[in-house]
Amino acid sequence: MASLLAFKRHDHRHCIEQALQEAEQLCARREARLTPLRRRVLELVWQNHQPSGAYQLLDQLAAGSASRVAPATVYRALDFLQEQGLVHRLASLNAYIGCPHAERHHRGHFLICRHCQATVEITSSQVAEAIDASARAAGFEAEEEWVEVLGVCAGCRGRGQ
Amino acid sequence: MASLLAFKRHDHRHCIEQALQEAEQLCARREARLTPLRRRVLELVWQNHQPSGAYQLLDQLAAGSASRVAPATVYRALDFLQEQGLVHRLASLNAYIGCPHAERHHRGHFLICRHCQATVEITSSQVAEAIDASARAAGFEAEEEWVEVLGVCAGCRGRGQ
DNA sequence: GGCCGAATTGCAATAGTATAACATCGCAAA
DNA sequence: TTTGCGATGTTATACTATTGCAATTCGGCC
Repeated sequence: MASLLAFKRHDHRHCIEQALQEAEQLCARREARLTPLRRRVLELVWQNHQPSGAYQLLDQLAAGSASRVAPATVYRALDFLQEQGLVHRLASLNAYIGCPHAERHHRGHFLICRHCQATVEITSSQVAEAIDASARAAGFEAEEEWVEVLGVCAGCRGRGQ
Repeated sequence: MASLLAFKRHDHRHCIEQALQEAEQLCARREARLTPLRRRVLELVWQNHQPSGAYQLLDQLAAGSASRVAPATVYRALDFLQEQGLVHRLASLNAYIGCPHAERHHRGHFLICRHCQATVEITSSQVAEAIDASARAAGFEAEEEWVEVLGVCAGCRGRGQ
């Protein structure tokens, strides 16, 4: 499972590069405008596999340039990125993380390590189907869903965490 | 499924009464103190099957008595109720809802209607198992999980929503 | 009953997260 | 050039939650 990279040592430059490249292609295809600001926010979100808070991104943006940016600016960029499926919001953490498969819109399911905060997005059809089945049984029409699992990743457990 | 009551017409007084009664028994067994304030907050949470925000509860508390209560007071009461499993927090809404089966600690999975806001807690072993299986496959040790599904309930769909 | 320690609540301040409303800028089509 | 529109700047504010310390209440114990 390539998506478990986040829990392992790896060359992260490759992750960033690939994410940005895919984002550009995807936005080009959709005629959506990946402006410098939005691109920069996406890059910051991808700086690692830990979810980033909006104000954390804000500080990092400010650190990079002379002029301070307002919260609304970052939130708007995040809104855009979420609409394009390039970023997911983790409700349990009030934080944002890059999506490794933005090309098709989908529901995000996450494993979040409470030690290293590394977060991976899982795509389990079983989870999705089990949820759909439960919803259907209740006569409920599911539209969006959040699945966030907090625990300890293999790496941290190995280190006795 | 009795738990789907929230999506149907029903005598809600019974829900409240039962929830409070169970809470008292459960706290008595555990020697946990269900103080008047905590009991009142629980009652407010159970006023309907819609999740309540902390500040909404705060206003309602204030409306009931002469003196205004501070946010921390409500949050502490909610913390206690969550520890006892009597209330769940819905991360996607920043809101709180009464738990209909507090006796055993468990992970909450929710269906939230985006029209009437009615929310039911589902207990699907399939969902839980699918999530556990995904986590195990990733070498991940799951501890807590949030599953929140936003959609339209049968009642609202029937009404053409 | 009176005292003690712990749990609970009161109270004030502040941190953290997110949005609203309106002005301005820059690009591209008419 | 003008106009329209999307993006960004700017300011203010709303909403959610926590911290720290003082005052009070509770329950157990002498």
